Amino acid sequence: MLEQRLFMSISPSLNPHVSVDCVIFGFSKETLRLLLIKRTVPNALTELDDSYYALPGDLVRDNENLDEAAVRVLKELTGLTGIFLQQFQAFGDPLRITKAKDRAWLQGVRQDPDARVITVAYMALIESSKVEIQPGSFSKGAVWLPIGEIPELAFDHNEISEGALMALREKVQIQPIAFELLPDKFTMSDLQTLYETILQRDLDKRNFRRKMLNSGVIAALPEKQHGVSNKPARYYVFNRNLFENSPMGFVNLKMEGSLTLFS
Amino acid sequence: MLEQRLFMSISPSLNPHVSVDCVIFGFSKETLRLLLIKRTVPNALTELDDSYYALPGDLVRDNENLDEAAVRVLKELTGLTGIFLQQFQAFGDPLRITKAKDRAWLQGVRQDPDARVITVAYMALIESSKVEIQPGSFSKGAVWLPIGEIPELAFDHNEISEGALMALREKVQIQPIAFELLPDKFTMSDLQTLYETILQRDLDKRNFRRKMLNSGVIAALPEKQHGVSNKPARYYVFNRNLFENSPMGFVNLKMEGSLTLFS
DNA sequence: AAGGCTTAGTGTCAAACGAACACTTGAAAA
DNA sequence: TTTTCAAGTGTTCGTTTGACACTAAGCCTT
Repeated sequence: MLEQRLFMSISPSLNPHVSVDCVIFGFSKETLRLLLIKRTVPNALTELDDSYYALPGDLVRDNENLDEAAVRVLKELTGLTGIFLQQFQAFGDPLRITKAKDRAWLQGVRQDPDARVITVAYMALIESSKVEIQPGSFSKGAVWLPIGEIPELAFDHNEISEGALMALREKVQIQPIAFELLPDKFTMSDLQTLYETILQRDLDKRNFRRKMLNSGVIAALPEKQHGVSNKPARYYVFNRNLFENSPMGFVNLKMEGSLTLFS
Repeated sequence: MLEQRLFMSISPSLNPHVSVDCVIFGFSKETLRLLLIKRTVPNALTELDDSYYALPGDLVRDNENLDEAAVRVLKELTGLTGIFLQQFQAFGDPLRITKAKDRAWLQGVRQDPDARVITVAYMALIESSKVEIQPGSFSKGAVWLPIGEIPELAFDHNEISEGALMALREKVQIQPIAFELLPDKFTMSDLQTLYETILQRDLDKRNFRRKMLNSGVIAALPEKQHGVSNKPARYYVFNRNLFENSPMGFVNLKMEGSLTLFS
């Protein structure tokens, strides 16, 4: 009963059974990266602290919907709002909490460490240079890790990250969202490298340029690179309004070798 | 405290905060239909009972994951297993419960009628003639309603149904799943009518046949229709194993006028 | 039995798209 | 001035798409 009251008074607005987790993608140094947070938990054996990584996430509050919870998590961590954020899957295996580390962490943080939590996973795309990690409970250590070098994460966060990456690979071929990962102006090569990184295959330069330009999703700027030791590349911008205000669809940007079953 | 114990003893295995709802599509008489269940609640004013429709769904139990919960709901209602069922979105608006009818119904059914429930929505595709509504709490009245004639449903079920329909329209163009709605053998016209119904646009007969046959997703049977008052149509079957065992992708079934941005 | 009715089934052509492919250009550095 | 490096540019060929109209097969009607 005491616990009950304590819980009520401390966090009257938390739904202890539903959380959101954000898989935050960034792109820098020609690599796709995930923004992960570091958790530190006491290790019963060694007396030292263990640390490991997890997706940023939080319980959903009673006065917010799922999207709002995800926006909040993202803002608390990165300080950013108005960025690309999309729900992609709910995860709810009853056996999510099996690792000792996870249990140790929950013990320190949750009222009911054994409660089963369903999590709704979101995918975020951000220009990583814009991120300034906010001070706060999240950010004891937030790092960008290349997707090829993700260690074992908390809970089922590896599975969630994998799912997000697959979802990203699919979406990037259907909607012009890759731009969210680049700075406002970028060169054609930047864009191609990004696509190649996400899709994990090489694309033909000439075909890629043609397709991008014909599609109308990008516009050329008069400006070019300066101070590079080779032919300076032209800058382009993403034609944002074209897509935000339309039911999408007057473009056709199939990538080489891609596979449309129907459509 | 008594309530707490009561709850524990009655339904120790229910997670009172997470449910699954199934949007079950069927296809008959050239119409896409949803399988909905009827709920009856007392009306405080009229002393008569009100009835209204809802998506079949249930709270998730502690010993099952989300998929299992959806499978269970489907089986309890239709008696069917092994059918196409796919999670498509989680819904979690805190204001889901606003209608008086919804509150009246919850009062009769839930321990904590005011609890906020997040629901994970699934889309099911079934051959509606296979369904035999199972007797049980669900099935006081289960009906197939044409998607064009869906009345106001419980909670946010209209929104969920809309979302499912949109998801279906997209998926049907990318994966060969429409077959799940047809009997094992079907004519080319059956298939085309199904696609036209789902996509809500006319397709060219010759182009449609060509595409389907070239794609390899269907195989012709030697058999033809009997007893029809016009030229009898050939029967086809869906080439199921081809897709269940492959990472999909050696087919190309773009529909006329369809819009691939990338890919 | 003949003709009518209804749906199944078939082929071609032009335009758009996809994939493969190699050399020239512009700037800085040596 | 030459070298180095990435940017930028067209063409060709095969495949796919989309538009389009008539014949075939079976039942029904008269």
